Amino acid sequence: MFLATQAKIQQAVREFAHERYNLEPNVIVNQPPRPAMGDMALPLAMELGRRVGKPPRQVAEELAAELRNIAGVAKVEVAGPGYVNVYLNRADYAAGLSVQREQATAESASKPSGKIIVEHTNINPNKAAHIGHLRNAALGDTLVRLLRSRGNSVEVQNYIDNTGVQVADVVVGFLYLEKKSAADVAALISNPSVRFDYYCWDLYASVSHFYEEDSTRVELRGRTLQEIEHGGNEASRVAETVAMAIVRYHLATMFRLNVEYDLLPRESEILHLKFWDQAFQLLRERGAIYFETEGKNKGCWVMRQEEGNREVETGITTETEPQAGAEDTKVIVRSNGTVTYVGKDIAYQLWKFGLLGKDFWYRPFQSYPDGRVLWVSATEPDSSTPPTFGRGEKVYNVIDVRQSYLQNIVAAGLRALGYEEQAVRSIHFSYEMVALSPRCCADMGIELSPEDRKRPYVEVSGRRGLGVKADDLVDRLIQEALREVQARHTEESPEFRQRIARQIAIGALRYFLLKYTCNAVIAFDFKEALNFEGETGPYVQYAVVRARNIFRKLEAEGGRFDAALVTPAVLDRFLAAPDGDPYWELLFLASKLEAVTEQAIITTEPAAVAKYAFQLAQSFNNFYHRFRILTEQDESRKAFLLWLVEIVDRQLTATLDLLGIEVPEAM
RNA sequence: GCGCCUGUAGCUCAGUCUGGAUAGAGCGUUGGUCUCCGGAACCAAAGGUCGGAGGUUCGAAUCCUCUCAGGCGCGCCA
Repeated sequence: MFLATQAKIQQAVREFAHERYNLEPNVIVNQPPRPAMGDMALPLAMELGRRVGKPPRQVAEELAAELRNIAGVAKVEVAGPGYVNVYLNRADYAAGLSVQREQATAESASKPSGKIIVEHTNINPNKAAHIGHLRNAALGDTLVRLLRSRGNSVEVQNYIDNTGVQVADVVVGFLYLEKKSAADVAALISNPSVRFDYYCWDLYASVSHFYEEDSTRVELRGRTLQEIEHGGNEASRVAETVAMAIVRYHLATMFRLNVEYDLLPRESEILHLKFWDQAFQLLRERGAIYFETEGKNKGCWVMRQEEGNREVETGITTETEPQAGAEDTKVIVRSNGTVTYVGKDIAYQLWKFGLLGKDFWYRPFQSYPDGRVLWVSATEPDSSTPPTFGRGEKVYNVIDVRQSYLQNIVAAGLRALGYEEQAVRSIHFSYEMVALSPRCCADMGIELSPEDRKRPYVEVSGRRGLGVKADDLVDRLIQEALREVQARHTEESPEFRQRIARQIAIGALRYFLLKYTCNAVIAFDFKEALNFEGETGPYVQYAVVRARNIFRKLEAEGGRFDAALVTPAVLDRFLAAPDGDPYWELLFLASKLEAVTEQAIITTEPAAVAKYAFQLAQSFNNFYHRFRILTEQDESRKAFLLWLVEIVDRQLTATLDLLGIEVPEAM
C-alpha cells in the first residue's frame, strides 16, 4: 500500500514538473520530522524554484494544489522554506492495507524477468564452519528471501571447492601426519562419538605446524593436490570422503539457521567436465587473454585489466620506470600450463549465465523437510530429472570484501569476452569480515601476540585454528535461551521448551549477524551475541508473541474477533487525528514493509530490514503498553484495536520471515 | 607505492546512494512505570564542535578537494 501510494504521488509530481516547467526531476519522498507534519514530505519545490527562478514556496503552492486532486490524499500543506507535506486519507489507506499484502508491482526496480542466481556460503570443506561463515550464509539467505518475497525466481548455489589446497592440507594431515589410510578415515567419519568437522578443525591447524617444523613437507601439499585432481588414488579417495562428510556437517549447521540450498556445484565436476578448457578456448578466440612472451609473466596467458585500479597518468610523470607488463595484467594460465583460481571462477561465472556452452550432470543430494530437493553436480547422467540449473539473468556472489579485486577480474573477463550486460549483472555482494574482540579472545583463553593485543580486533583464521565454531556458538545460545525459557515455563514439556529455546537462539543469532551493515567489521563478542534484550531478535519475536497472546486470551475467554465490525466508518472514526494519531503511526509504519524490502534489495543491505523489524516491534510494544484491548468496553473500538494488532502481527511475522527468524509459540 | 573501506553519544552502531525541517537507536548510567493482553516490556533524564581543514550550495554527517588516524586488498596461492 505504501509503495503504490508513493508511486502515485511521485507520478503526479513528475507530471506536474513536466507539464508546468518541462523538467524531469528525480522525485524524492521523505518522511516529515514529526508525524503531525504529514505522512510524506516532498522537498522538490526548493530545487524546482531555483531552477525556474521562482520563490520555492510559490512552486510548492502550485504543486500542493495539484496533489490535492489525487484520490487518497486528504490534505496537502506547504511548510518551512517550501516543503510540500502530504496527509493521506487514513481510512482509505487502512482499508487498502487490510485487503492483502502488496505484491511485486510493475515498477518494482528490483525485478528482472529471468532467474536470479545467488551463490553463498562456499565454505572450504576441510573443517567446521565458524562465525565468519555464518555471516556469509545469513546475508546470502536473507537476500534470497528478500528477492523471493518480491516475486523473483531465485536459485541458491553453494559452491564446493572439494579439490583445493585447503582440502589437500587436511588430506596431508591424515596421510602423512597421522598416517591413516582411506579406510581409517572412513571409520573415523562413521564413528558417532567423533565430531568429524571439529576433528578436522584441529587437524588443519596441526598441519600448519607440520609444515612449519620442516619446510620440505610443503611439497607434500603440491603432490597431494595433483593426486586429488588426477583421481583414482588414495589421496583422492580420502579427499572425496572428507570433503563430502564435511559438506554434510556444513549443511546441517546451516539448516539449524534455517538456510537451504538448491544446488551444490563442485570443483571436481568443473575439473572433470573440462569447463576450463571450454572457457580457455572462448577467451583465446575472442582475444580476451594473450600469451606473454617477455617480462616477468613470460610464458603465461594473461588478461589485461582494461580500467583496473590503476590511476590515469597525468602531465608530470614521475620516473619510476613501469615494470614491463606488470601493473595492469593478471595471470590466468601459469607458465606450467595450469589454470589459476580466478580462471576457474570465470568459467563458473560463464556457466551461471548459460554462456559457457557446457553443463553439469546432476543427481539429488538430499531433501529438506519442506520438500525442497538439494542437487549436486555429477560427471555423468543418472535416472533423475533435474530442473534447469544455471542460465541466470542476474548473479549475486556473496563473498567477503577481501575478494573484491578477484571479483572485479571475473567481471572484467566477461567484458573482455563481449558480455557487457552480464558483467553489469554480476554483482559482488560484498561484506566485511567477522573478527574477534580482544575480550572475546580473553574469554576463550586465546593467547595473543603483543602486536595482536594492540589491535581493535583479531582476524579469524582457520589455518591457525583461531575462531568461534558455528555449532559451539549455536549450542551456547540455545543453552542460554533454555535457561530463560525454563524459568518462565516450568510446566511445559522438555520438547516444547527445547523448541522455543532453539527458535529464540536462532532469532538472536541471525538478528545479530544481520543488524550490522555489510561494510562494518563485526568484532565478535559473546556478551553482545548472547544478549536477548534491546535491539535483538528475541525483542522482535517477543512483540509478535505478545500480539498473538491477545488473540489467544480472547479466545480462551470465549470471545472472537469479528473483522466485519471494522467498517470504513469505524476506521474513519478511530484513525482520525488527533486521537487516532498513535494508531495511525503504528499502522503506517507497518505498511512500509514492501518499501523497506525494495530498498534493501536495491542497496544490497539486509540490515535495513533488521532495523525496520526492530522499529516496528518497538512501536508495537509502546502501543501494547499504552492501550488495554481485551478490557475495552466499546465493542467497535475493541474490534478496531484487534484489527490493528492483527495487521502488525502479519507484517512483523513477514518481516521476521525475511530475516529467517521464526516466531515462537510462547516466550 | 597504488586501490577500496571506515572514523557520528562513555561503548556498539543507524543515518551518506537520492543534500532539506530540532542528527537517531541499542547497551551502559540515573530516575520512574508494575496484581499485566506474561517485565525478554514501557516512560523519562543526562550524554554529540558528525576525525580535521577548505570548497560547492539558500541549506552539508551526506557532494568535491586536501589532510590525519585505523582496517583490508594489490601472487605463476585459493
